Amino acid sequence: MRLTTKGRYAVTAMLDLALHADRGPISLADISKRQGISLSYLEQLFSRLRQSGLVSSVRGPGGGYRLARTGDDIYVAQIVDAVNESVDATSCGGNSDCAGGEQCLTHYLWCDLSEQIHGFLSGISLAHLVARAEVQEVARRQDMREAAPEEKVAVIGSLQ
Amino acid sequence: MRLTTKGRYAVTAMLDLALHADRGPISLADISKRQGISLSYLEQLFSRLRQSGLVSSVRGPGGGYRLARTGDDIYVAQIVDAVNESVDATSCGGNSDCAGGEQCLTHYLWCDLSEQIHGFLSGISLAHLVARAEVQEVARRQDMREAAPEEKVAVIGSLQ
DNA sequence: GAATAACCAACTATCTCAGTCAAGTATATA
DNA sequence: TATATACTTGACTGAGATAGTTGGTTATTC
Repeated sequence: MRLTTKGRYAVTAMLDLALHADRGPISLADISKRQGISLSYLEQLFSRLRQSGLVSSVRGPGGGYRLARTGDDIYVAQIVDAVNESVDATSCGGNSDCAGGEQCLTHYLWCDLSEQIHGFLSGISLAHLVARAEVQEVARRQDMREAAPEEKVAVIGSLQ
Repeated sequence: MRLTTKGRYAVTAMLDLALHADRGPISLADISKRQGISLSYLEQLFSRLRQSGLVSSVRGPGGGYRLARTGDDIYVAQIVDAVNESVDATSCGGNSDCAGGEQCLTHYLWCDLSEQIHGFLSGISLAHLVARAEVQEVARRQDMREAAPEEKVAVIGSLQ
């Protein structure tokens, strides 16, 4: 089972897209600035997200990425699946050949857990996240900081 | 969040202990043979399991490890916690300083997920696993294979 | 005192993540 | 058409963790 910064970054970036959907295509440079994720790393992630049909791209000046579907039709599990290989908790990938061609003792336990996690993440759409008050709060703060570059410097300075 | 072979090995080994609790202390060499886990690696894992008070050890010939409590008082979550640092899915460890001193957009999502996983694994005890028909089936096969034909008589004799 | 098995501490090999760098290619606008 | 913008691709790197190895030392039993 794999659930690391990679999947977190992907979900965060997708949520950023959903929050700014009304602005037209969003460049990765914008997301990079707002969310503090390396631009080149975002490029790698979005390559996979595009291959999975979760986003579509617009090239040229003013271009960027947008969600391929509406936010209520994109689920967190799909995003994590797109950048990681899977959210499978078993070592055998469900093939039951964990221990020398046979099932290991705890095979069914990890199968159940995988189902549990996948079920949870499959029930949460981007629209759900966008609707959450805490998310809107954080997003407002980020947009604020983006709009006023001088204040951003001041904020960073005050953190040190 | 971290859930890898390390945690799987630990749970498998603990379940092996629970299954053979009636034989007295179980040596790591036995577990290594039955479950196909490196002996030296098991030593590392059991060092942590012992520090966490999940198992007790008996040194010398005929020695080994046994569960420190009964199987219905040891939960999978405790085992995973003992060998990994945590089953926390957030990057900040709940400190809300994920994105430059502030909460990242998806902070609450990962908090919820952590709670979900921990809740699931906290509800499953070793006794639950031992009771499962599939587990007993696999365990029976492993015990059969463990004893070479000549040794089977001795094993059966030692059980009486 | 020999055999057994827990305990301990380095050490290594491999893998993945996270990020960088340096090329490209496509396209809208001037 | 020229050019700036922005996406695309692939190779590369460092850090850190996993998984496993080696070589011991203690403690206990026969």
